[in-house]
Amino acid sequence: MRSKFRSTCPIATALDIIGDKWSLLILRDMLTSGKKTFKEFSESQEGIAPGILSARLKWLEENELITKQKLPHNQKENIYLLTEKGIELAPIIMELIIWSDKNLRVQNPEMPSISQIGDISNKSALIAGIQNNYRRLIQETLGINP
Amino acid sequence: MRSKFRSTCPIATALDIIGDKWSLLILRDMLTSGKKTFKEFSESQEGIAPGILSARLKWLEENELITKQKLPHNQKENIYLLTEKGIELAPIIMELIIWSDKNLRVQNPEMPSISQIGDISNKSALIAGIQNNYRRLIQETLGINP
DNA sequence: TAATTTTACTACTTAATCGATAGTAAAAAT
DNA sequence: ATTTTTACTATCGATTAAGTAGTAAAATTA
Repeated sequence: MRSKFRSTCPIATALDIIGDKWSLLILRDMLTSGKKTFKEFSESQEGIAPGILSARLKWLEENELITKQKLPHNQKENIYLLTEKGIELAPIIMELIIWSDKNLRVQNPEMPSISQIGDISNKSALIAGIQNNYRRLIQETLGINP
Repeated sequence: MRSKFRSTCPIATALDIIGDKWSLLILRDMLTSGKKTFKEFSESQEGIAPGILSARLKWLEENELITKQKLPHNQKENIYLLTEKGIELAPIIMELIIWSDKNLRVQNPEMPSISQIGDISNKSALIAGIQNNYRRLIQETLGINP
């Protein structure tokens, strides 16, 4: 196949991987809510259709933003976890939240206050906290497992 | 009309406005290359179709990320300029560049080095510089004009 | 152990959006 | 006066998304 990238621009390249309507929301659910299963993603507020969710998870796995595996004591559930490459999307997600909070509340007034996420004045500490939190979740999910 | 937003999540809300395949690339061209006209956007590396460009510019204008106007001495060219709301997207664009540079170069090796953009170790200064640069461009375009 | 429920999908149909190209009208340049 | 430029619109086929139903295997419950 031809290159999947439109150009050599890093912004365009990033958008070719995560610039669709759903990918960043799935990654958001993983990073900020610890969601791990198909069912959990299906239940999120925006209502993604199963076919699209399925395609997106496959795409994200192919591009190594997430992994898919089963836990030893459950052969039914697939567990989706972020890779480091995926965890490093946290700053992008955070900047989207900040911009939205400041500029789109007029259009979407039901948006929850940004203070519920954490202390924005410490941006990099907040991002690092979310990332370390997620790394701990991975350990809990995979590490201490009979 | 019903709300144009899928949910009250700030991330989803941001993506409902700028989460398509092209908007951020148009905004990139404005912010980092000073592009201002339909023709200039048409000529960019990724090759956006005129119908889509037209629709996107209309959408971005409706959502007040850009303005559209004619200069007194040229009744033909439309001049598109970022609003403050649009200029404030700079941090998101910067984080996309940083993530892409670090994580997607393996897949798209032709990507230019990030050092060409500026000194990343001074992230917020770099962003502020780009933004102030753009504000100066607006002044040059509109202010000192016979 | 058998029946029910849960999970992770696939399949299908319809609707919306995208993409490529051609064409047009008005302004500007020659 | 003619040509070129600019900013589009129109059209049509291709791709993607949305919504719903259905299925197979695993897990749970009776």
